[in-house]
Parts: sequence; C-alpha cells; structure tokens
Amino acid sequence: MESKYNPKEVEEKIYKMWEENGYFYVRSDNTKEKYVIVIPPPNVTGFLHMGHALNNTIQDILIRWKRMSNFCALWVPGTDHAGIATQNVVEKELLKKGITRKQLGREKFIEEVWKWKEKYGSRIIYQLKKLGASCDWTRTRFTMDQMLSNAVKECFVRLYKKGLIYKGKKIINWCPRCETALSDEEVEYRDEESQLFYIKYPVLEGGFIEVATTRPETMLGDTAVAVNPKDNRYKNLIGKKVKLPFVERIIPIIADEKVEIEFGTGAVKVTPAHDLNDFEIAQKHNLDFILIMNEEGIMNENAGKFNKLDRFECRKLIIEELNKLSLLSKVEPYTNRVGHCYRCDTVIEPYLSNQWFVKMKPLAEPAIKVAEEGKLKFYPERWKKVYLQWLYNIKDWCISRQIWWGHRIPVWYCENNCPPIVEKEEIKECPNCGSEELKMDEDVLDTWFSSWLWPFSVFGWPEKTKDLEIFYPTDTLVTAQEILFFWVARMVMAGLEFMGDIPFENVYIHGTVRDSSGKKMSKSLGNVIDPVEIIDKYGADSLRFGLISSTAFGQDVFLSPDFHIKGRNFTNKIWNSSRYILKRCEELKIENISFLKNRENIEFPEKWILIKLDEIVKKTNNSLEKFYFNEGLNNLYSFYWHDFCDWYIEISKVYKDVDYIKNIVIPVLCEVLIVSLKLLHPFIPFITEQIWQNLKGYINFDSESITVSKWPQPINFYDREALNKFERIKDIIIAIRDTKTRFKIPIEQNVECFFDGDLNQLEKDIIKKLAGVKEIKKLDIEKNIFIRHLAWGGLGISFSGIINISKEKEKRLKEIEELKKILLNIENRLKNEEFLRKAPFEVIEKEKKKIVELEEKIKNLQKDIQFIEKRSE
RNA sequence: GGGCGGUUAGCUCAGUGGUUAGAGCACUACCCUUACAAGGUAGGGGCCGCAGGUUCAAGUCCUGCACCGCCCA
Repeated sequence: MESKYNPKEVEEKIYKMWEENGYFYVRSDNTKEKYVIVIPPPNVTGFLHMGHALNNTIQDILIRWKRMSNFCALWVPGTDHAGIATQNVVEKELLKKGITRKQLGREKFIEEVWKWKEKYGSRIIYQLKKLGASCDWTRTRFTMDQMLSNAVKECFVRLYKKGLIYKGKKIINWCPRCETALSDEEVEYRDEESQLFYIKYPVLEGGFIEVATTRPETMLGDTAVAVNPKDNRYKNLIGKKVKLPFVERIIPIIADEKVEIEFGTGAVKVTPAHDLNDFEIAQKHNLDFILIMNEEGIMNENAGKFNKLDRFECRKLIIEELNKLSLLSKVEPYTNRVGHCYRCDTVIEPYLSNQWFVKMKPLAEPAIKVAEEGKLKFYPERWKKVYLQWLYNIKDWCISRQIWWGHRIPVWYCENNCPPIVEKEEIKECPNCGSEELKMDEDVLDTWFSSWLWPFSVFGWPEKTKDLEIFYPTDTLVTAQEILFFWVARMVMAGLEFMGDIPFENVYIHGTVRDSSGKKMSKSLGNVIDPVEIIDKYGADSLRFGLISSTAFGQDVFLSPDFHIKGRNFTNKIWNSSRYILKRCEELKIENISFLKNRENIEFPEKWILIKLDEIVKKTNNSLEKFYFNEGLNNLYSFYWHDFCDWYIEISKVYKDVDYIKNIVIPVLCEVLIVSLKLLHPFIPFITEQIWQNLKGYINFDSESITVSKWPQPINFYDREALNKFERIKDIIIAIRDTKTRFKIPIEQNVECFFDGDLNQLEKDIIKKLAGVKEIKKLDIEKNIFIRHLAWGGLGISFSGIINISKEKEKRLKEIEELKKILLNIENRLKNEEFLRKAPFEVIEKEKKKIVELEEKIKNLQKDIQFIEKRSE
C-alpha cells in the first residue's frame, strides 16, 4: 500500500467491481423487508452540479445503510426529458449548422432530439456513478420511455374522463422565446427597477382621464378604463367613453371594486388579453379581448402602426409618440416584480390563450389530509406548513406546452366539429360521425405531468406489475426545497389519486448549495464549484465527506472553495492507519483474524476502545435514523481520528508480549477498523471498500464486499473501571506533554518522571511511550523536579533548566480565578431552594460532584503555586 | 404585505433547556518520533446580533427590534 491514498486509481475500479457483482440489483421476489427510494430524476440534458451531488449523496447514504442493515434496498434511477430545456439545447445545436427547428419540421426535429439523447443523455448517469451512487441501474427509467409514456396517457385520459382536465381560454404565462405556455410555478419573479408611466386618455365628452402603467405598449389592447366605484375623483366619469390614442378605439370607463384607489392615479387601463387582473375584470363586464402580440412577442396587426415591432421596441416608441402628443404626463421610477421564464430567463408575457388545465382542488384535498394527519412526514417539519400553504391556495395547473419534445396530448379533433376524442391509443375514425379526417392536438404536456407519476410509473403503472405491487409506496424522498411544489406536492396528489396511497412516507428536504457568501451557485455568477472536477482531483469520497459534514439538518450549505480538504485529509488518515494495521498483521504473519469472543481478560486500553466503539455504533445509528447526517459523520470522524488513531493505535505500539499482541491487540485493532469502515461506508464508500479488499485474507469477513456486509449493532459493552483507568493515564500523559512543551523540552527527549500514585507496568509503559519518559519513579521532592498536582496525585518531571516563575504562577492564578467563578455559580445554584426542589435529582447530584472536583482542582493549583514559590526561593 | 430560515472563534459552520459553548480551516510554539507533514504535540482566540420575558436553569423556549437570505402574493 502506498503512503498516500490515491482515489483516482481506486474509485473507478471499485465501482466497476460493484456493478459486475450486481450488488445494487434488487430482485422482485426478494422476501426481505424493503426500503425504496426513487431518485429525483435529473434533466437528461444536465451536468452534475453541487445540488445533485448533495442530493444523491444523501440518498446513497440511506440506501447503503439500509442495504447493509439487511433490507431489500432499492434505489430507482432515471432521468426526465425536460421538454423545454432539451428542446432548447438541441435547437441551439442545430442552429450552429444553420438549421432552425421550423425548417426541419416536427418529425425530423424529434428524431434529432432522440439522437442527441442517445449521445449525451447518459452523461449525468455516468457522473452519478462517479459519485458512487448505488442505484439499481437495471431499472433506469426515462420519462419518455414507452412504459412511462403509457402512464402519462393513462393519467391524462383518466383525469379527463373524471372531468379533472379541461381545455380553456385563459390568461397564462407565455414565454415568447420558448414560444410556449408555462405553469405558474415555472415563472420566477424578480424585483426590477422600472418606470411607471402616467398616460392621459382623452375622454370623448371632453377632458382627460389619466392612467398609470409599467407596460405602456399594452394600451393598444385596452378595452376599458376602470376606476373604483368608491373613488370620488372619478364618480362623474363612470359610464363615459374614452378614445384610445393610436388605435382610435372608443372604450368605456367602468367601475370595479378590484381597482386600487391608491395605485397610480386610481384609474387603470384594462387590457383583458394581456393581464390576469384585467382578464377577470373583463369577464365580469363583458369587455372585448384583443391580442396585440403574436407568439414571439412581436406586435400584430391589432397594434396598428406598431405592427411587427418587438414588444420592448414598441414600448419605447409608444412613449416617444405619447410625448409628442403631450399625452404622457409623467414618468416615475418604480420597482415592480417581473416574471421570467425559469428556463431561458426571458420576460414572461401574460397572454390570453387556449390551453389544457388540471382542476387541482379535488386532487389537493386528500394531499392536504395526509400531511395534516401526519401520515406524510416532513424532515425538517417546517416544510409541512409550506406544503400545506401551497395546497390550500392551489390554482389550476396549465399542462399544455407549445413545443415538440414531450408527450403529445392524446386528444383528436374531428373535421366536423365533433366533441374532442380523448383516448390512449391512436384514433383513426371519429366515433361520433365516422369521419377519418382527424387531427391530433399539436401540443405536448408539461414535463412535470410525467414526473408527478414517477414513484409508480417507474414500476410499470398502469400495468399491475410485480414491482409495482411490492415497491410502492416507496419509503423516503430526498429532495430540495425548490421543487416542493413543482414535484413533491404533485406526486403526493398523483399517488393518492391513482394508487390510493401516498407515494412515500418521509420527505427529507435538504438545503440549497450556495457559495461562501450565500449566493446560489450559478454559471452566470461564475461562483460554481464543479463536483466532477473535485471528484477527478480529490476523489468522490472527499467530495461526499465535505458536503455531508458541512450540511446541517435541513439547512442551506455554504461551501468555501476548499470544503473538500477535510475529507481528503480524513481519507488519507484512514488509509494510513489501516496500512499500519495491515503491516502489523504481515509482520506477525497472522491471518484469518476473528474478533474477540471473550472480553474478560483484556487490558483496560482494549476495553476502553471497544467501549468507545460500541458507543459510536449507537450514535451513528441514532443520527441516521433522524437524518442527522452531518452529526453522524462528524462523530465518526472524531472517533476514528482522535480516539482510535491518536490514542488506541499509539497505545497498541506499547505491547511487547507477542502472544497478547497476536491474540488480543491485533484482533481489537482489526475489529475497531472493520466496524469503523462499515459505519463509514455509506458516507465514503470507495476508500472503505478498497481497504476491505486489501484486508481480505488477514481478516475473517462476513462478505466479499463491504457493500453487502452486515451493519454493526451495539452490544452494550461497558466497564466503568476501565474508563477511569484510561482517563487517569490520559491526564498524566497530557500533563507531561504540556509541561515539556512549556519548558521547551523536545517531546522526543525522554525525561525522568515521578508520580505518587500506583502505576502497573503496562501503565508505566504507556506513559513512557506516549509522553516520552525515560523512567517513572516514586515522587521524591528532594530531587530537582517540577511538580504538578493532578486529581490522581502529584506528578513530577525532572528538570534542570530555568523556569519562568512569574509566567507559571500567573497562568495558575488566572485558572484559579476562573474556576472560583464557576464554583461560586454552582454553590449559589445549590443554595437556591427552588433549584433543589425543581431540578431533577441527577442534575443536582452532578452539580454536587462538580463542586468537589472544582475544589480539588483549585487545591491542586494552589499546591502548584506553593511549590513554585518554594522552588524560587 | 404574509410566511420561513439565519445571525455562535479571524473564516466556514455544529450545538435535540441541564458540565466550564465545540469542530475544521487559519494562527502561535516545538517536532520529518518507522502508518500518516494530506502528519504529531501543546497552546492562544467567544458580552452566542441587540433589548426584554418565561424558567430553579436559556446559545437553546417566547416577544420585540436590527441586519442578511429565501418563499408566497
């Protein structure tokens, strides 16, 4: 084994070994208790980013832990077809060759997308493997697969026949760049510094009425001016007519309570085809709906002389012209929220359009119930409130998209205006009139309309498959807060609607990965840390360690550029410590080591580390049960590095009795190593597996690979006396080291020591080795020594140099002062009758014990000072 | 406007009412001691954002305020 751990050489090989042995593959006829996770499917166009890395590391930890705990642990992987994003990517590729989508035509274009998918669609899968994700790849799904497409059609038809899907003309969010409708969730709102324009509309009967707007170009589509009926300023104008500039349309001044008296002038222009509020007002007042733009955001013939102008060009020009006509009375700076397309960031246009919708209220009700009743659990729990809030105020979901890549809406229209035909299979003939002139709906469905079926479509629904029967419902969903509404809530609705049960019991929501200043990582900000680069340079284990150890339960993660260093150092530490243990086994030619069966006749250091090991098994289980991954990992880190390496391994070097070493020390070293590796395996799978493989032959293993080994269980091993003995030795060693450091005695220079308590030979040997001591004798103050008074007795170190008396005294005086303060606090606490009456017995006892300890510490420090003073005489 | 989260060491962060508030990095001093310098040993460094309150006991619970971030309208 090399002295430096090189993950590059190891990780790829190990992953291949796991796959070849089929460790992640789960048979449907497995009889073990099952534990199932479905992956949040990444975009097929995607690159692995830090969010994915965190999300999938967490899932991998859970699945590896459960797999080792003898569950039938299934993690279903896959990707989604990301309609708009993928179409955009392929369009861009084609444009490089000078071909537009429209030139190519629908069928040819779809072919191109599939070609692209075949070529690049497995990139993210490959990257997940690099991360170490232990998915059952034989079950990899894609939302455009035959099986999953079938589920989408089934779902659409069922909901349509139930009356929960309808087509309607409504104001929707339109992206003029993607040329499609978007759902409310797909619009990102941002505060933007813009301007509020005050425009004078001439009233036919004379004078003007002034309206305020941030989007003056929409005036071309105005079909009314509205005021609040309570607004005294305008009471006399209600019912009068306005002549709209430019298009010269005569429109009424109407009264509607929705108009805010305080906003702008109190009079608002009403553009029913380009604004949701105005649309609602228009429906109430029977106004006309006039679209003034085409689907690309270019003004149309209804815009009169502004026809063919881009919407923002048009805005500029309108302002200029209004100015010329003296109809622009003022312009104010104004901050408003502007909607942007979540895929391409283009400013969204509210747009009157004929689209398909899902009626959400009836679906939301059962999804609300399962959360309220606690059947569906959220970790951290606060997300339940956010989830419920969204469901309480749910609006209908616009599911049609005017793009080509996706599931085509299974609806056919007959030339004779018969009712639309909604069927799963292709329709050749109108069931109403028999006509063969049928046209299929041009639109495709929102990608999330396939994702919300994911927890059961991956198992073959609506077919009654074996997989579906045993793996649904799944157990835990691990996801980020950003898609709580997009995805999580909708999956719950779909699960309850189509399967009659929640799709998962636990929803663990982790935070967002941010840079160290708290900003989201994004390419445009240039603050991205690329996980693939970290894996290539430092290994997946370093990445996983860094991510998990710095992600507190449900909190956002702020990553500094060197967040992976702790993990790299730790893996190196694990590597070298096991290298040492292996070396010992080789030197002593021991093979087939088994763990100790009898722990009676072993020395206290062995007992101590085994007690600590049992403790860490308990702690790790506890942390994993609660989803406290960082706590679990950090405890393991501290145990492995500080308890095992710093103390036990060092002590293990002290023994000279070969039989004891062979029969006890080596088995203990191996047991602690193996159990630690197992506990660490879910977090850092590669190095733990590599070491497991290296130790084969030396140790009797319960399995070929650590991946499928048995998860450690606590055995409640405890021995108070051994712990006390260990603490005593530890204190003495630290005191000697500290004294040596203070007096500038090199740590490797062996000094003479004096101690007035009893020490057996082993204890003496340990102190000698770990503290650098030549000989330990009975305390003899006549010698030229420096004494410190410990709780366990006086400790002297032979010393002939010069002591900085005042410095030593000062340090101790300061310490005494601090201890006295604490002592006083505790004494007061113990004088407080209410404390004595109300505090639990154990707490009071603890406080009393503390008093004794503190008093002794103070006494010992005072003894130290007396000694120092005497020496300085 | 409503809601949620955060504010703890120089930096990044843990801390699930009950020891004298912790870790990693950085810093200081000494050390290449045969597993590991990606290491070892020892050390310095905190009005736990501010102001009240509840409690025998508050970094932890409650209220208000300030600042930072997010979500929804």
